[in-house]
Amino acid sequence: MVRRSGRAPTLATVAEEAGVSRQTVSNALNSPHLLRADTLDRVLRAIDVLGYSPNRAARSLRTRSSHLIGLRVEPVVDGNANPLMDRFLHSLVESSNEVGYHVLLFSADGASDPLAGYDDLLRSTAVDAFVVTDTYRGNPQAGWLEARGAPFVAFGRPWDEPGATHPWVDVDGRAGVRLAVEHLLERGHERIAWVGWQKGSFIGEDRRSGWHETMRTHGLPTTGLSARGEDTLEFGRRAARALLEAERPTAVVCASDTLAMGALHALSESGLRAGKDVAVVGFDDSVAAQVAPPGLTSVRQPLERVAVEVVRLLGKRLSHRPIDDPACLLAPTLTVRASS
Amino acid sequence: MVRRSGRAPTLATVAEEAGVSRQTVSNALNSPHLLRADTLDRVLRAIDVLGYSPNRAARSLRTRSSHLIGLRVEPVVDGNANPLMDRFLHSLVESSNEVGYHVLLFSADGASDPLAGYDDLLRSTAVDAFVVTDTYRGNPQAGWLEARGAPFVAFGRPWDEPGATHPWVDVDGRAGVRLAVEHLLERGHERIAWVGWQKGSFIGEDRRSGWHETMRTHGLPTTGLSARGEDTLEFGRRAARALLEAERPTAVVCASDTLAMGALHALSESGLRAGKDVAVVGFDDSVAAQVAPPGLTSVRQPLERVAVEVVRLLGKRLSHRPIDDPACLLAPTLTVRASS
DNA sequence: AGACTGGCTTGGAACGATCCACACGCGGAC
DNA sequence: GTCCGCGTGTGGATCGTTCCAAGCCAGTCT
Repeated sequence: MVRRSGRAPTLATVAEEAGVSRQTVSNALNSPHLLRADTLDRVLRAIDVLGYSPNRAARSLRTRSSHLIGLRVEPVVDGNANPLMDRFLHSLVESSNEVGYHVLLFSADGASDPLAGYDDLLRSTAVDAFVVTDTYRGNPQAGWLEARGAPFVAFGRPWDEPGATHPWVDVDGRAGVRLAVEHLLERGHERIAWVGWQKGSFIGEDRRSGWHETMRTHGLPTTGLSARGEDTLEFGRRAARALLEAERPTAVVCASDTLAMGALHALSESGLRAGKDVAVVGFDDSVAAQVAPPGLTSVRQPLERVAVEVVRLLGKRLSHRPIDDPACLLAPTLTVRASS
Repeated sequence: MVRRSGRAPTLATVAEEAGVSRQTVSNALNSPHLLRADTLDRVLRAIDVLGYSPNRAARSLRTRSSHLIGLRVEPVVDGNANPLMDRFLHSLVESSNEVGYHVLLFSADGASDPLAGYDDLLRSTAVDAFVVTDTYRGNPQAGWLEARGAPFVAFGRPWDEPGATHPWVDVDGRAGVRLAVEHLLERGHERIAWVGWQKGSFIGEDRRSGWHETMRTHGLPTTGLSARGEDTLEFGRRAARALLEAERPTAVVCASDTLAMGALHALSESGLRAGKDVAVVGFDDSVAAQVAPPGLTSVRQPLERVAVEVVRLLGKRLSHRPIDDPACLLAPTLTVRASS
């Protein structure tokens, strides 16, 4: 691989080097089966000698496709990273690279407008498709993109729009909590409490239903054993303490690791040992769950698989292949640690 | 803003709508000062009416610049996210969007080759510049890119190549630890131990020197008070326990939050209360530091500012403006919590 | 032998923007 | 009245790729 002149080699350079026409070189790259073996070989060698790579802008311009997938990163909330999104993003980048796509990140610069960025990238044909990640808070992205005919796949169910027909991938939170509750049942727990989020959060209600249903299926009580509030350490602590004093549960299942960490605080304040006196299970398998003493059992979302499925659906959508089942619900797993 | 036909409007469409030539429209966008006020106004109105955005591929092709910044995401280690990188990435996306750039992510698909991806994106003129984030492990990216004349800015010092002249931004780990130690000194601690990484890690030695220097400056002992090992919870726990038994330090400063969490484990196993009996300080201000009981004091890297500086340097580099000082070392802050 | 087929290759046009050189109109100076 | 200069606006060429229609050649069938 050697560079000749100051300027990067083009199709024409390669064609000259190989003694063929430009189109032949193009075919060697895009439809190699059209070439005779020896010609193909000669062209590939020339490509290698010159160190040629097709110019993406030119290709984009002609084919009207950038091989770029747009993903909007949401504003950081109070200085904290979103480790979930990070795991997802990594896997998304890898999966899409494998099929020849790259991920383009953009931000909601304009602040107020929830469509900020999408429109511009779409009109300037900068990306071929989007991955939409925040479908739950009543965001109009999905509907807007769909109306506009823009290809996209959502990570997250269209909770408030049951009529939506776009492809999506999501994690079955209910199944995850069921897993957690069944794990506790196996360990002999019967008084299992729930600490979750306020009503109105679709995801929160979904997770809670996993607890509620499983308890009822096993004929166990739920009344008085449920607390709801905001997703903070402090609420988790207060809720867990109140539950412990009033209802004496032997286990607490939480809608998030944050709440679960709060519950751990509450336990240690009451002189109770997590995992020995009272079991605690969280949700998301965050780093905190791994390193906080004594180690928090937690529901782990299969974000790597989510990304793979997202890319699979995107591929189908972009190649206009039929999408057999646009909905894909993945089951989480349970990572058991000392807290249960 | 209305769309007319099935196809997206082009410069020519806008020109026709406004009754001017294509170049005039182009000037309206790129050099508005060349137009008479009324003409400019007419063109802008036509742009708005048609909902026109310049085609990025065409612009890219002509100007030989994509307005894209490449960033390679490193493989995920044992299923964990890298929250630091996530914070940095968010801020990088925002900062670069503000100056009209987008971030393109790619992965090291080929695995072994440390230059995988860089070369391809560069040759295909897919990105204008790179942000390199892993300069410490003796990675050849920086040198290779520099030799190749490719614009890039590094997040991280060229530790092992003092002769490097490329622009970089980094966080002053030593100053961060100094901050931590001085904070402990103020609280009256004198026997302050260090739990860090093995020799050979530049970053590790840098952070450690912050402890060592500050202790010596204040005439305090360091012998026997330093432990080194791998960056795991378990090592942190073992090291802290050994130190506590042998040397009775009243405070422990750690090279990472992971180690610090291990130290917290060790304390609770020995029946000691973090922050009351023994103070613990971590590094990185991870989510774990915030939520783990009782709350871990930690050194916080100013990743948001790092990103801003990276973009600033990139901007200079790409506009061929002189870079007055290619090196930028930022000071961390200390987030104080109950563990100290 | 001539027509026809199929595999491979060819030059020209197109994608949509920017760069370049020139044309135009207008006012002021000689 | 002519010429120049300045501020604006114009058509044509260009970036590097892919699409298109047609060309070429060898081999086969009639």
